Amino acid sequence: MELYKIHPRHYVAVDCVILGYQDEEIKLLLYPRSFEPYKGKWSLLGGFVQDNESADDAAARILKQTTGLEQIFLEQVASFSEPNRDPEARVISLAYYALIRIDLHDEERVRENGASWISINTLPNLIFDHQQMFGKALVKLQQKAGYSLIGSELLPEMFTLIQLRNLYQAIFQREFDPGNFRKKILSLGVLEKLNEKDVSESRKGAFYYKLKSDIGEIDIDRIVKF
Amino acid sequence: MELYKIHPRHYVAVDCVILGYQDEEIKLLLYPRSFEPYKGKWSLLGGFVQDNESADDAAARILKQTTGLEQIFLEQVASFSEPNRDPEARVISLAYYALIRIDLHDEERVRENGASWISINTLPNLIFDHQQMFGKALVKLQQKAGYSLIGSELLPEMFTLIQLRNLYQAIFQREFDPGNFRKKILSLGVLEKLNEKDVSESRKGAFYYKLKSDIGEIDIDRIVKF
DNA sequence: ACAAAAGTGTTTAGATTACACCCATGA
DNA sequence: TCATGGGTGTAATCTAAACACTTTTGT
Repeated sequence: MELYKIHPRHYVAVDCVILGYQDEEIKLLLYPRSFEPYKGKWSLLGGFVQDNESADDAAARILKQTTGLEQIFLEQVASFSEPNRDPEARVISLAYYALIRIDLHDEERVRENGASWISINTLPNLIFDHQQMFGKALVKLQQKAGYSLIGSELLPEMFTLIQLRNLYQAIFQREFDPGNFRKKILSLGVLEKLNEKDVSESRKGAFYYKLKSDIGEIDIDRIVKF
Repeated sequence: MELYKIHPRHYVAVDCVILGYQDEEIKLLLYPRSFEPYKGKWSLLGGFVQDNESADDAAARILKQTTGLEQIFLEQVASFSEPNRDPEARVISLAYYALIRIDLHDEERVRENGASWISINTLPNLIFDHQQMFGKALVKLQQKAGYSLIGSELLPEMFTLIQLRNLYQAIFQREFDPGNFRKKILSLGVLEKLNEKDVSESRKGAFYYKLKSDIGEIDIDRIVKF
């Protein structure tokens, strides 16, 4: 279009902060960059936005390519557009974050990419502004966890309240009082107690819970003050 | 760069949700689009990201061009990238929102653009996805107002607690109890009472307050539950 | 003195926190 | 039976909300 032609066009990328939960830690999927510059350095999973897709589509595509998973939680974090953020060319990047269940992902694909799950407590340096992307994604995750009950995204269908508390402790990097956490969560009325117990952690065993199926978008009181 | 060359490049625009406060209403700066398609329809203020600037820079540039103001609050809202959102060409837009003091802006420039301040209570239809941009910006504004004290951005340096309450009522579209609002705000300890009174609204007059200057980024408790 | 807006105080209800205590079970 | 984590109860504290009351001042 004539009026637009005087303006430059730019490469537009998406970079995905893919988060999972394993061994009581939040983990981030990273892979070693396969080309120069910064070849071998750790990078988020990313790709370019094509002509026929939205950035949301592109992020979902990359997520599928690298983990085999579809229909998972995926949300914008922020855009990054410093002219020289990528030394090779001007690339404007839209950061996304995704919450996936590590137990469901396609390990084969992850291996193919040389990617690995790295605890956010021991992150290496990342290329470009990927560190900032992760930082903002973590804040978003905390906000989401504070306003809605994160569980199905990162835990199996069935989980104990202790597992849920451990997840929240990993997300907020702090302790929660066991009794108070349990009461708070149950008072939300979104969990259904099952008859089955997890006996792997104690003699007594802890009852499993699952999200009530009749609840769509959970719109609840805040869980965590911050 | 060879590796990137196989990917398409896109026009990248920024669109600014410029908000101000006047006559106890939040107002949005809109202008009638000056070219087809949708010529004459209401649009946010926008422009294209150039080669030598970040999107943040571009948003600040547009804000300066259209209001004459610099160094004002400006934050990302979200990106909009549906392939056909602009029927003329593929344009990926990064939405920003700005809070400005209407009393300080350059009315001359605004007139030149044919722009006007329109109350968010009586918004017309906007082109493309600009309505969504506004909606998300309003949510961001409410969040910001809930966690920090909005005042200096939208009100003059000196303001009464009644004016501040009216501002909050406009932002949240609901009433606040005068006594409770005042106590809550004062308990934050970020306002300084001045000796001057606003006598235009009552016989008794209401004391002016201003933000304490020694407070940088205000990091306070939540003001409003939502 | 009184109307009207500014500002203060009081009471209640609910939420958060810390922490003591009871329960169920396998070894 | 006892050690261990799972689970419940309770008192103290803090916050939000509703609303009655007092203050100030021009007319």
